[in-house]
Amino acid sequence: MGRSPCCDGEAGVKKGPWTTEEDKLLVNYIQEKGHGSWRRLPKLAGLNRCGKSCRLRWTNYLRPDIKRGRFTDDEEKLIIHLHSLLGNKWSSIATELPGRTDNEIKNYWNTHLRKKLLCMGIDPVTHRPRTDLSLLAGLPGLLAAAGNFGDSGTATTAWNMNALKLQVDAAKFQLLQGLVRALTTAAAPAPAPGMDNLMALLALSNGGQHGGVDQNMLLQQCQWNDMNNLPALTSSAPTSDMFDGFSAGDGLSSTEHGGHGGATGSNVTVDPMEADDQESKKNGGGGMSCEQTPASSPFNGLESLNLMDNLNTDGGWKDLLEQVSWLNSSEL
DNA sequence: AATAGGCCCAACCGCTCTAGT
DNA sequence: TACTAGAGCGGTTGGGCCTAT
Repeated sequence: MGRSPCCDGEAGVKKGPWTTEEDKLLVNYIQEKGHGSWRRLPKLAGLNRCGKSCRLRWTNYLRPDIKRGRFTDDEEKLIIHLHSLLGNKWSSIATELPGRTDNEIKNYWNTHLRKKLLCMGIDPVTHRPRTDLSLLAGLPGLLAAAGNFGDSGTATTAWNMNALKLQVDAAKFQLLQGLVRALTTAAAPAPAPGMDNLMALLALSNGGQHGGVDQNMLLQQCQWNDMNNLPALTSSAPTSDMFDGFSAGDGLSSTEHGGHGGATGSNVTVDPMEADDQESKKNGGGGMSCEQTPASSPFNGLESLNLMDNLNTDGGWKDLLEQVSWLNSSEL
């Protein structure tokens, strides 16, 4: 046990980037004799490096079976899935991706996938929707900055402000998360919108011409949450562990939906009409009723909003924000 | 053209695990 | 059983590259 003395006491051992000459020496030696003892290898191969450094250079870079280039969609999907199961066990994950090293996967996770999940409102550690609504607090400001409040005439062009788009998207995801959470929480009162409204939210992103939520991300998010399987509000009270069944294992891919609004997932549809139909069937034909809005609710229910037309232009997101905030505060 | 800032990734560090004695 | 050496793993860093200003 204890720390390896490797490298520690070796004065004059070279560190830093490897030269092509060193690479050549290492490759030639290993191809000829195998690596054997890494500790003895540097001396035998004529390298002024520590064994650890040699091993790392070989396993992460020089090994002939290493696959170079971009990660494919399938690989990306697999990494996310495996990470949801194994956590930061990069070496275990790497064994399932031939030609990829643990270091490469780790780097890719930290620089790309982690951010991607965060943007989707998914906690990259738990692989569950982020339940903190911290981003919501910033949404009004973001929307205002994007010109979405109070001046509907400028909304469309303002929504194309690239500088704000990502932040706004992230906040909108939080908003959706809030809605889903409210819908699935027993304590939540009735004024939440029905699933058809959620599907209308999805439709908002259609074509992206309003600069709305990134459609792929939304589709993934909704598929992730298995939204279509959420209970109707009119049904019996949902359980508090409603999210427990969600995992990263199903249908997550950054590009598999093609970016053209074509959901290939089994339970998500892009067409709002189709979505409404499906929801109607699921909810016994009537969808979720907002008639049950309690007197205590400050709102009349989002069914009064024509989401598709109004959300981006008449402060709809603001209304939605208030609605969700209210639902969440009453839930707590 | 210069520069600042952000991103990416190869490499390092420090710890744990495992096998051998 | 206790100890040690060596290997492996995950976290972190630093420097090169790219992009925006």
